[in-house]
Amino acid sequence: MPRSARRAQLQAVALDVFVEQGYHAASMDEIADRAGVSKPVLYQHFPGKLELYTALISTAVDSVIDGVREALASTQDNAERVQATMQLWYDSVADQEKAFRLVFESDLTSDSAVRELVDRVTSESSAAIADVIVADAGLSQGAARLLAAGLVGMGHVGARAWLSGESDLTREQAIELASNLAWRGIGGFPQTQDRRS
Amino acid sequence: MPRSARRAQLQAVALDVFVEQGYHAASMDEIADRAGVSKPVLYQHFPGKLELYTALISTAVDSVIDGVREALASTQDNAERVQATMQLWYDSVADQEKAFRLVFESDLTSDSAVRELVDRVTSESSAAIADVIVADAGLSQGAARLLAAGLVGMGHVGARAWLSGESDLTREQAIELASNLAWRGIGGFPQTQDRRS
DNA sequence: GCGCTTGGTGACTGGCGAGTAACCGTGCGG
DNA sequence: CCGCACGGTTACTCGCCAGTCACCAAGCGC
Repeated sequence: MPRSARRAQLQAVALDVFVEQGYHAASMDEIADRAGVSKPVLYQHFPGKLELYTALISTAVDSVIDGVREALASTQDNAERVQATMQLWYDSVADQEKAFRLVFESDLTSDSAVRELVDRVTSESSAAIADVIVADAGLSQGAARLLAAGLVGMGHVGARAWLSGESDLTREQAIELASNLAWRGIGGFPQTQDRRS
Repeated sequence: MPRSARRAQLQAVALDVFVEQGYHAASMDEIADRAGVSKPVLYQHFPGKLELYTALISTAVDSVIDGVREALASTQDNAERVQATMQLWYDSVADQEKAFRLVFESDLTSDSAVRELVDRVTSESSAAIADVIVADAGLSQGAARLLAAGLVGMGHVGARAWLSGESDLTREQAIELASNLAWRGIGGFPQTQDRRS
């Protein structure tokens, strides 16, 4: 098998294994085995376990961030922007997307390089969203950043909860609801009785 | 030193070490060393590393959940409830509270028991919040759960971003802003120009 | 059929860290 | 002053796993 093809295959297999088991539980032996190859081959393509992992997570991070950017750029209407972004999170979670799980379930909190990469998802996504907020709502950078981070968290945690909780809502309903929460706030939902402030 | 005191001390030291380094990077040797004691003593009090960690994280999880419950019970006004809960998250993050960090930065995604414990923070917090939503907004359980999870994520991720990003906002400003986002939604902020839906 | 490049392999080492076996000393009841 | 319980220690074993060393074989130009 030609060198570049092998490399791609190894990366694909490694991605699977890391997503399934996490960094620590995954072993280089298993990655090699599953690729139908012996360990030295793996080391001919990647200098070490950490570098392999870092390479994978780095592209995963970029892909998630790019997704957010695209969702934001897909429309000029802010309410629709919220919806599009929410849809992205929920779709990614529901599809068990590799990049998503690799990033959001990463164990390897010890390594600072990895930590930084993972944090980039929140910070760069927030930054992209914050830009829109600054432009359209005239808030300060700092304030916009905070709001944006909150929105990211809402999408991420909400989506994961929806999936794991075996909710009785369909994906579409969940997205709709989450978008409404983001756009109108919790106070915007119908009240049965009291209401203040 | 009497047995129970030693046990308490060991737990305190272990908490520090696990919070600082995470489960994998932490070693039983270091925990023992820092407690000024040799390893077998540690094993006289706890059957193994995993059990020690589980015990710590379990109480941490409970303490976070209790905090949320208290915040919700502190008032009858829903807008104030949102504010109180937000304040809890931000205060916990800003104070570098041990329980908080242990739970939200846990690496040990491989062990299912630990995973379940960590997930309980989101699910039980959400459940508590969802109860309020169901009571006051008349939404279905499933819908309320989803919204609640979104709010939890907003608080958690927002707070962490605010702290790590070295925002120029004070803690009070951040809490105010986050509460407003949760209550009124992103659409509720002043617009400079266009606005729809 | 010689040699050399390319894409491999099986079997090892080395270290780290969880967990343990065997031994120590001091105080206190009898 | 015996013994024994209790809180401790030193120095080990043992398994796991990242990373490596020495060795194979097929194709192919000549």
